[in-house]
Amino acid sequence: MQYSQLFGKTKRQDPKDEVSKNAKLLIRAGFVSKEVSGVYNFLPLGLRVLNKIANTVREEMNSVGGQEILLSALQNKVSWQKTGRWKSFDALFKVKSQYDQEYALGPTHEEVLVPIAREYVQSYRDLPISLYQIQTKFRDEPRAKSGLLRGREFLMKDLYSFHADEKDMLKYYEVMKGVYRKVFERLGLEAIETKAAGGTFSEFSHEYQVVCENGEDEIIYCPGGDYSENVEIATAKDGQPCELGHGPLKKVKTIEVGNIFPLKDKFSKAFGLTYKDKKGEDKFAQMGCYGIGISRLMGAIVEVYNDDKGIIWPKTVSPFNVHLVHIEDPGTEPWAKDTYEKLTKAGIEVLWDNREDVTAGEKFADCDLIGIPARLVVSGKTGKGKVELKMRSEKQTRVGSVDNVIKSLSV
RNA sequence: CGGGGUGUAGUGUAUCGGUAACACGCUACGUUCGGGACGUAGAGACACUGGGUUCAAUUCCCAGCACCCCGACCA
Repeated sequence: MQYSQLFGKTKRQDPKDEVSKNAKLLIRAGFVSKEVSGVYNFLPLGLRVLNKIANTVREEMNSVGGQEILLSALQNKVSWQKTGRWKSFDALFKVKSQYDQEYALGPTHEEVLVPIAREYVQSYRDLPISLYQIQTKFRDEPRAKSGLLRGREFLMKDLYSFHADEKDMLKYYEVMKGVYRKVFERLGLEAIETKAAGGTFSEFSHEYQVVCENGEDEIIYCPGGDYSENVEIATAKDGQPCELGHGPLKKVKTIEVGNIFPLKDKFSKAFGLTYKDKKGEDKFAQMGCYGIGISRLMGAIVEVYNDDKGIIWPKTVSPFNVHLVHIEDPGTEPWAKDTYEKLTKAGIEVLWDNREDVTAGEKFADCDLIGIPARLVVSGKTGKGKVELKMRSEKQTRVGSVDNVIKSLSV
């Protein structure tokens, strides 16, 4: 991709209507644009990041038998009345059509999926099932804030599992725990698996919390890794020694990037989702649901990985693998083009800053702001066939042949 | 939903009871080219919307809307 053709450009100043780091940086760097409070548009750079996060999550969901579907955003009011949530779900967006028909804009999808499951599940042979989607969700938040961290419209992965009995559901729940750990690890985040309230569904749930001082949640956890609870339910106290001798427990602010719930039979009962067991008796299916905030993750990653110059994307979610800068010097133009083509042929995603009449300093500043992990410079200084490599997270630079750089980047 | 604040070129700001200035960005030409260069010449604003006060309102007052902050809320 040539930077000169990329839609969206960097801004020098912070937007005046944003306070959170993630919103400021993402807007300044040209990843997103605010539509209304709590709603953001994703520009080419932003969408690339969003897709990388989504694809990582998708791969992991597929790896444990998840089948991808896409459910409706506009939803049947009657289903929401059946579960009582038309009234009780505070953040439910309700829309009325010009023909006076009322709909819910989906904040979650039990009300849509369970009736579908009822249509296709009749026997214990039809279970278990694991279905997920990556889709835009709507929540009528009383107050949106913190950029992508808490919006009214956001992208989320929600997976729902259906099982013959609670034991099987809990077994899968443990499988999902492992997958969640893997997802966040792949995205470069340290997410602490935290015990939390079960809400109206059950006695407990688990949240995946990323430590961040700008977060809205608060947890108490053991740095040794054997304990973590949301302060809402925590019985332990800050500074209290860990039972296994890991030292004092810590109370920290966090961003919740995922959560998993054992739903049991709450929704199965509401919609009459039953199956015949081996004895021919009707049983309610047991359910679990598992969410990951895709767009929120993008915000969380920026909150965690940045410095005074801009964003520092982890490799796995960066919009491009390398940011190629050409510093104009008579006779060097072909070198830049050759480098770009060579990299592209090697399967490396390159953002090539080919702008003319832009000083090196400005190009470097944009590299830092946009935050692609590797920066390559081609100039009279580097010489033909050579490039200077600098990692966004490091200070030092080194010059090498394009081939060698390709090798080191591919590792 | 309570409390507070803000609304002026694409962006960030200034100004003033007499219809708006600066910086960045943008256009053209020239000089530059390794950490946000420089010169010259330009384009770009119904000052959020609607009322009111006034000879005169972007400025003062009221209402609405939008956005921001604190709190409440967050299955």
